[in-house]
Amino acid sequence: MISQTEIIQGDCLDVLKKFDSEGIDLIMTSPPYADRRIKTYGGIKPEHYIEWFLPRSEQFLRVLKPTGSFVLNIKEKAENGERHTYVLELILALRKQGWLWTEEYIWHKKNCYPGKWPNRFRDSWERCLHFTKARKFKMNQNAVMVPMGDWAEARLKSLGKNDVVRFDSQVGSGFGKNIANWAQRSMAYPTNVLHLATECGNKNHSAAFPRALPEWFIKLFTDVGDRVLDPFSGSGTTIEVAKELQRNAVGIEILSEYCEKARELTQDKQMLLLQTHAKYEVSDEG
Amino acid sequence: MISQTEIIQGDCLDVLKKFDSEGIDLIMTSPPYADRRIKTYGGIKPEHYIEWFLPRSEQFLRVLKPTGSFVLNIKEKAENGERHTYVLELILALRKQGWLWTEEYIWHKKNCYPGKWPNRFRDSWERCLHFTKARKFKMNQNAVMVPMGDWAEARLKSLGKNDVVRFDSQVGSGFGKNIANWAQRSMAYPTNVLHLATECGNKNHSAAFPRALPEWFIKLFTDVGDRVLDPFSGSGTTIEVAKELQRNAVGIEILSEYCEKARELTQDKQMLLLQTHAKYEVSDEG
DNA sequence: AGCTCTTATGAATCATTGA
DNA sequence: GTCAATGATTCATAAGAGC
Repeated sequence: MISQTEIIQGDCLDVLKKFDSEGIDLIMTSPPYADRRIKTYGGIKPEHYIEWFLPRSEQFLRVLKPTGSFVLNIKEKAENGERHTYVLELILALRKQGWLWTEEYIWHKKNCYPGKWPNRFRDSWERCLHFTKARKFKMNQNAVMVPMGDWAEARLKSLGKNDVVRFDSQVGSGFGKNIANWAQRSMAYPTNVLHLATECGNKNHSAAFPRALPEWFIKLFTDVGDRVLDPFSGSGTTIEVAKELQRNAVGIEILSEYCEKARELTQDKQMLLLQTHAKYEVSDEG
Repeated sequence: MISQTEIIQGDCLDVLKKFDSEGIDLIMTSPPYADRRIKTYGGIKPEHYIEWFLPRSEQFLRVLKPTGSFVLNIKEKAENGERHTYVLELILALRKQGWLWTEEYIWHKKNCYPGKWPNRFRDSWERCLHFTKARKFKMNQNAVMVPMGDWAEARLKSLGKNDVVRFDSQVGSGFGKNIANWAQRSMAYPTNVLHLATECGNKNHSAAFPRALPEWFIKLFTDVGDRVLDPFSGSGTTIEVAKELQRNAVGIEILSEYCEKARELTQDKQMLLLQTHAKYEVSDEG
């Protein structure tokens, strides 16, 4: 099966109006933060953030399946010695709009931005807010199980590199046959805190978040063949990852140069998938 | 110097009214409800939480020094598949009351409560909300520095040209650095995420939070001899730690049996302090 | 291939200066 | 006064070069 990938240029507010209702399984996005990325996105003022966001989230609500999830990666900035409250207010506003605020995951950025100030330390976490339409929704907890304890890590070392690669950076929906036996038993469910480093060494396309972040939520909240939407797709990390995981994916991005980048990325991915298809077929995928 | 410790039985709303204004350097507390101590205050319903809290925080605001800090350890419960919003609303209400919401620290509980649910993973983090009265306040950042990562050792042996000065021409961000400043430094400032395990092996009294949590904030926001208040002191962990750190401490607790426990704890600590007094005098306290 | 060492850089924040 | 631009400060990570 080959999944479909599409990058659409435009404001998601307009683009989504043409979408059918209830066709998306997961909306995973990192919207422009207030007053951040001013050069590229013009910088939405904190005091106007909610009124800017709500019409868009109204469309999200419409296009999402009843069993779907909406994951919002966001963090309020500090200014003049205080944290802004617009993210808190956004959560309250989204609930009024009809969303359920199901959970707040924490992304702990292991390599956070440096700096020193008299009144605060470096900010090393961001919110991943989980909203749903219903109390029952799709959640594949087994897909994101993690190895327990250090001994699992030690065991991995003694195995061949190919096994480790297929182990898929500790979050496997399919691991190599020979390690599957012990791995199953030594896996535990994760918590609501994710420890990931940002990818900063990538010259071609620096993503706002590491690939592991969308990967985790895509595996958790969708199946192969499901439909993923990123309404602020930027350089297309989420879409790229979704494609790799054989989900159908739609990215919407207002800036045409980002659209181009994203299209290149997912194009490469398509070819890569075709090339490695044989490998996927023989391996023992769950 | 011997620090003063006091445990007062009563509702902090009443007790604090007899306190002088602006005499406290740090209010550090984990209030009921966050703590599952619902019954102690007659079971505060989420929808009444803020109206219950605000008169008390009004007293906190009054008794706190202008340079002081108020650290609130709290986490909203999940109920009926959703996270409650009363903590978010409390933050907004406290700002209206005159507090500055300076920062939100995350306490990552390394060994969190076990369990499995269909719609969420184990909750392994709590908020430590930092409020102040003014933009400038007391913060002893050096008191909580942590060892640097391994990379530092190798790095500092030989400073590359680009380590000494990073020119603006290389990056558009206007972000320069001077690693030469770090020479002979092995410690780094922490971030706003605290990794602490809960203490579970305590037979006498199970503490709501690990001693390391109040310890960190007490060191960070007070000096030796300063005055610490815990208006919901429970079994007295914060007060006990404050005493060990030679801060003056006042705990207020509504339940007399908890008061007894707390008094025993701090009594022990007092005797221990007297015994080790000689040691403290010669040691080099910052 | 497997080390060590080098280097770039990231959704940052506050103080200061200039308009 | 208020607001915008500039300067100063900081550390963990991964890619790449060298051995």
